[in-house]
Parts: sequence; C-alpha cells; structure tokens
Amino acid sequence: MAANSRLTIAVHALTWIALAQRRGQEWLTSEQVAASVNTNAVIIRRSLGDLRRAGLVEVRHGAGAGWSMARTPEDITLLQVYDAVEREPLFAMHHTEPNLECPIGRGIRPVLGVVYERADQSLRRELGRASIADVLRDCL
Amino acid sequence: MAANSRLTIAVHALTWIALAQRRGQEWLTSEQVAASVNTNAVIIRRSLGDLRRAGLVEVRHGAGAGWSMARTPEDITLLQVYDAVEREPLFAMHHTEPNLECPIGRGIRPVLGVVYERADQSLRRELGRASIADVLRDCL
DNA sequence: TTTGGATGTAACATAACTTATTACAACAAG
DNA sequence: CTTGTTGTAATAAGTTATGTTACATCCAAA
Repeated sequence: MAANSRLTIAVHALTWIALAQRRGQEWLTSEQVAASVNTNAVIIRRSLGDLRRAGLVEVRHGAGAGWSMARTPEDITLLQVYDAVEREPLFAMHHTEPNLECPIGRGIRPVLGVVYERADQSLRRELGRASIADVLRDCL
Repeated sequence: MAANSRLTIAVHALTWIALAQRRGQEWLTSEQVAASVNTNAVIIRRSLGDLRRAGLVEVRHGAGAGWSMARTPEDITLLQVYDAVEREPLFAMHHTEPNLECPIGRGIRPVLGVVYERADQSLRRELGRASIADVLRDCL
C-alpha cells in the first residue's frame, strides 16, 4: 500500500465532475464518480466530503442528489486539493524524544524543522501552479 | 505512527558521527549512535546500512568495529540521505486501474505523473541545498 | 404527504508499513 | 582463540490506507 493515493483520487474526481459539467450534467452522484475512478462509492464520498469541507465542491441531498463544483476549474489548484485531503507532514520527527544530553539530540529538531519547512514550501509552490482546468485540458 | 522518520533518524546519526569525529573519535558503534537518537541499535544499523550502500558511510567489523563517514560532512547533502533511505514516491497513483472508457480515466495518470514529477524535483532541489555540515553547525 | 434515491458515517476486514525488540551467525582486531 | 560488533531474520504491536456492508438521515419531486 505504502504512499497514499488521496490526492490522485480527489483530483480525478474533481476533473471528472468538471468535464461532466462542461457537457451539461450539473450534478454527479458518488456512484458515477466511482465508476470513472474505479473504486468504491464510499471512498469517493469520503474524498468529496473533504473537498466540501474545504469549500471546493457542493453537495445536494434528497432525490436528484449529487456533487457539483463550488468554483470554476480554473480557480482550484492542486495545492488546495492537497490541503483538503492530506493530513500528515512530509517528514516525521523522532518517535521518541532524542537524548537531550547530546548536542545533536538537543539541537536537531528545530534545525530539521526549518529544512523540512522549506522543502514543504517548495512542494506546495509547485502544486499551486497546476489547476483542475490544466489537468482537464491535458487529459483530453 | 503515520509519516516515517527515516530521513530524521539518518540525518541525526550522520550529524552525530560527524561531531564525534571532529572531537577525535573515529569509529562509533551503533549502540553509541542509538544512545543519542534514543532508539534501538538495530534501527540505527539498518539506517546506517542504507547509508553505507549509498557510499555515505563506512563500516568496520570485528573487535573495535563501528561506523565512520565516507566523505566530509560538507560533501553529503540531505538529498543524498533522502535517496539512500526513502523508497516510496511522494504521491501514489490509483491502486486499481481507472476506467479507461472515461476520458479522465484514460488521461489522468500521465498528466498527474508530470505534476508529481515537478513537485518531486522541487522538493529534491531544496533538500540538495542543505549539507550535514550545515545541520551540524546549526545544532551547536 | 409520501416516496425513493442519495448522502454521511459507523463498523469491520484486510493488507502493508513503521518502529521496536530478541536472537544469533558471521566477522575480524588484538 | 577471545571478545565485541555487525548484519539480518523473526516476531510483535501500533497505525494507516483502502475496501465493503449497513443503515439512519435528508430532501426534491411526485
């Protein structure tokens, strides 16, 4: 299993909804999205639920229910999707506190924190450059 | 448990070995490194084993055995450490092949592959800017 | 007002990964 | 030889990712 595919699933779902809307279908059910992603509808509902909490999609209940974009594909970057679905930091610190009597044990965590923060920023900058509209265009 | 701490452990181990050598101790045992990182010596042996396979440290067997740097701290970047200990890509594709009858299912993987590649490159560029010597200096 | 189809979420199952720990064969310096 | 350390296997416990079933809740439309 290893690295998770949450960003992949969420971007796929959003891009497919964007294409369906361009074709005139305003609301898509989780079953319809799941058919394109080829996974269980509950996985899609959980992913789209994250995106809804981040304000990227809207949901409608009752008969004729489904999911719809809350913004245009041009206004949703992969960084926003990443922030919506990803919880863990890129790199973890020690599980147990290092030995504070050692100069390295004392100093390493803030030092690595700065390095990891810079790496995270550059990753996010790159993800911020691509939008759902870009992904949709390149898929076709 | 969540995100792994392999990069953290390996950088800590290397930095501590670098400091010990500067203080005149040429060879460190996995027990001595483990005492600073505050973990089991086997964890350290596995991490240093990865670094040895990448040519970053040397090992000596028999009585008086231990670990030593194979290069100067200035010549080891966190990117080299990252490559030595990290196997998984940053983002995974779908677990199951998406629906190839859908235009998005057909096109999404190469498109995301390009985006993920760019994100990975920028992360690596940032990790390549910091050396073990930098980490050691900032720890003191 | 009823109904039917979809969401939201809990519960559970499975597989993989991470860290920790014990045990021990292989190894080499003295 | 002796002794201390490495390299690695085996095992365990905790966590996460994904998939699946089940069902209460919701609401547009009939």
